[in-house]
Amino acid sequence: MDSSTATRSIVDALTKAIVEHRLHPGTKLAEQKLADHFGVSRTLIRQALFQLVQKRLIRMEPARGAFVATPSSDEARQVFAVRRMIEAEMTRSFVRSVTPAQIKALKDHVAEEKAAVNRGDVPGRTDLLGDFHVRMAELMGNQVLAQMLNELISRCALITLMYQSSNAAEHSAEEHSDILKAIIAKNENLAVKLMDEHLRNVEEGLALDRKVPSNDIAMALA
Amino acid sequence: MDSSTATRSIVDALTKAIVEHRLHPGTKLAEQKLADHFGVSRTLIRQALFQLVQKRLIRMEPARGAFVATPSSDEARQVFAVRRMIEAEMTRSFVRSVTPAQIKALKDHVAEEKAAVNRGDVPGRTDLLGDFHVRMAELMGNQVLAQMLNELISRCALITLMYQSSNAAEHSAEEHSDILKAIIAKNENLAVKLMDEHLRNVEEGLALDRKVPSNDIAMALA
DNA sequence: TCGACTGAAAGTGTATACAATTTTTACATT
DNA sequence: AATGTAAAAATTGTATACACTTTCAGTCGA
Repeated sequence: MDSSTATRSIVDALTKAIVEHRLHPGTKLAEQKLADHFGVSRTLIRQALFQLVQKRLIRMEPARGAFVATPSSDEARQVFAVRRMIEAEMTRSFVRSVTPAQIKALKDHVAEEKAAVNRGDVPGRTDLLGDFHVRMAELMGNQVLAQMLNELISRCALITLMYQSSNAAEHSAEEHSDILKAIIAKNENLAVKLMDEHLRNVEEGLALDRKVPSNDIAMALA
Repeated sequence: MDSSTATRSIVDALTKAIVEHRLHPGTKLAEQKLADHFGVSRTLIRQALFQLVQKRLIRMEPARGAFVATPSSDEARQVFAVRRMIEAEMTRSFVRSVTPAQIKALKDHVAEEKAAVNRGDVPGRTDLLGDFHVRMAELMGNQVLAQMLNELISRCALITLMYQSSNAAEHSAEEHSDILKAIIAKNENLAVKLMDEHLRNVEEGLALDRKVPSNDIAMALA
């Protein structure tokens, strides 16, 4: 059977479970249990786990097993700092070469976001809010950028779960809308500024100083 | 034995071999041969290969095995576009909070680069030239950024091997020196501009339009 | 009652076995 | 000589086996 496909689908399923908060930070991922669940041998599970380590979604401790990652507040700040660097310049570049078709695609996306917000679809909303940023990268035709952003945003999903305080994400759809307006107006500096502020707002909505309320005792005491 | 350590050292060794051009794009990486070479079973080799796929340094074809990656010119352009986005803003951020100790560290690094250039140490030079960028990220204390840049620069090593035409990398040490001067002068905009131009120069030193001279026939005809 | 020890159970780390696929080799046909 | 074909060899994909480590339960002794 296909080399990547089997392992890949396990990676995808676990990634989805972690990003969608069905697996919480610190949760032990026992290999045999996963193997039983997916109906494969530990070999494939192990290959998948190693890939998730590289995506920073889990950590593996020698002879102790795999655990859903518990990003530190330092790491969280660094991830957001990188996102600001990348996305500010991405926005600038986007405005410079934006086409009507791209604008339409983003408009549609923002409309979907608002629909999800209005119907109170929290998981759908979270997913769409992250996708807005990836979509921009994809629309620029830069797969490398899109892939990289996607990875960073996956990590943000974990970070959000660990440190969310006020639900500041409520305003995100609105902020996306504002960014889009600036893009349509081809107001490069405003769009960049709004994107930067948007990411700062998301970060500030987190309680990165607070001690984490974790179900992982080892980490809580570390 | 440690979970990651065995596999990790294989990943590192293979990464080094690819980045240092001892393994050329398109080269087949037969699992048993690697296993024999490293004195381990195919299990560990396989785990390592899957990680290298994620780092985009190799590709795996179903039932056909692993090959050193042969990045397309499109991918090359995308990698450089991302590097410009990240590193421009990194430079800006760096200038804003730079300390004397950081300046000294970069000065030392540039001195090493020049020494390598003068003594005609091509592999050492290549390594140091890439490290300059990673070092900046590390000096900022942002491990996430450093890790990401390191990955991008590894990919650039492959790209360089495939598409190098004029050896424009000759000027890189000089350009690093100029960037550093702007940083020391706390001339934020100049430093950012020089970094952007530096990356454009490196990219323009490549023949991204030229057909690739590959030993991988399948790819040459694709 | 508490803590330290001990052995069993569970879990990880690596190697090996085996089925399935691809590649190579040898040979027949034109 | 070139092309097509079939058997053999090599290689990949997955499962299983087994050694070693950690975890946990129960027991003993203070």
